[in-house]
Amino acid sequence: MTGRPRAFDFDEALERAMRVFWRHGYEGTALSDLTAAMGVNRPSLYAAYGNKEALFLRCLERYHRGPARHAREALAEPTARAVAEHLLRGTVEVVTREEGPGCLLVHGALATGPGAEGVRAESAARRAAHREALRARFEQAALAGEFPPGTDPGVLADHLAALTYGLAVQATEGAPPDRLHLIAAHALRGWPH
Amino acid sequence: MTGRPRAFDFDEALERAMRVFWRHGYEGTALSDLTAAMGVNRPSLYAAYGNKEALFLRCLERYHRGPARHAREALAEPTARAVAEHLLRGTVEVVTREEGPGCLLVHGALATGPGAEGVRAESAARRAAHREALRARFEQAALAGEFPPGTDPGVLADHLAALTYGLAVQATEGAPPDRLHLIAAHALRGWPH
DNA sequence: CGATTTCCGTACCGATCGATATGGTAGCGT
DNA sequence: ACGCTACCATATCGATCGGTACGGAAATCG
Repeated sequence: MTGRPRAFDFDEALERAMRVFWRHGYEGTALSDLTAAMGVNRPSLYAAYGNKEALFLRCLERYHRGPARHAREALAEPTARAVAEHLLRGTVEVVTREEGPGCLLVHGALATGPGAEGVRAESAARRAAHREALRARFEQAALAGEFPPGTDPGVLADHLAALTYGLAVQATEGAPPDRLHLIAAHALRGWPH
Repeated sequence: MTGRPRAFDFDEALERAMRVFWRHGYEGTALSDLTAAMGVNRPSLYAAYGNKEALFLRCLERYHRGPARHAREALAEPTARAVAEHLLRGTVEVVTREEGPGCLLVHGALATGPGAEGVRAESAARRAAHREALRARFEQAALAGEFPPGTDPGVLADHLAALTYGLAVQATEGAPPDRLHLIAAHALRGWPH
């Protein structure tokens, strides 16, 4: 029943796997890269996490609750403008980390071959889910009268999300945080009021 | 000296290769996918284009002069505002094509494994070069007094570029053109004046 | 027509891909 | 101390990766 316990830390190994995917994307990461970074042998990896795809999906979930936490927390800000500020500022912080520039949700599996349709679709679905949450939050703000008449909360959410994706793309090229912060600040200057 | 001529059209085969890369990215595309789509045998492909990496770089060049032509042409517009309009409108058109949603320059090689560093770097360099051209154009517009004082043309260019990248990302998820056009229109509403 | 040059098609190369079979053993419960 | 269980390590699986060697055929030249 209760045999030998595993010799590695499940969560810590998952964290390391996430960083490898974060750097090189799903298809750019080989299993040997993962085992080397995680300090886990191949059969142990399969026993603990399933397979490469399942491991990536677990990493997405971990990313969601870890580095991308700001995206959820931003929704709790009192005003739509504060939501946008929080989201943009947090995004810049995350995508310019030295360990892995960019956003796992954006470039982890943006365009893939036929063998990675699943992870691509799941990544896209998570991005869409966040945009939807953002839209709902702005819908609420619209009811509270925070926007001038004629403002579409859905468009606002899509626009803001597009901006965060663009920040992530530029971060992968090594754009420094202050430059991305300037973009974010400039975008906020055009916020509806 | 002059032997048997090749049995396929060089440019047309290149066009087809570009579309495959466009859909699946560099690492998501196998050589067998390319030969199948191009109607060219493997040795002929190597004889004509070099190798996979060289073929991709040729596709980038073709993309630059074909589908992404609007990005250059936009710079010729008389005002900065018209440049932005042209660029955004053209971007939406290109990234929502049915044959291959998204932008080859963005998701062709955004995050890669160690075997694709070259194509990743070249893609990033091309994006950066376009941003630089955009910055220079806005610099010129600033001298012409098109912006209110305190406006940084470089930030403006980065902001606009980030938006186009974000449009490309959302397009890969199947966002319809009209939705992206709404984002673009909304962004233009915040243009400095 | 013959000679030469280049291309096409098959078949194959070593390397690496993701995923496993197998045996030895460390650890827990009794 | 013993037996059972589950983990670790090596070695390997078939498939596919990008890239080529080689022989036969097609087209242009003299």
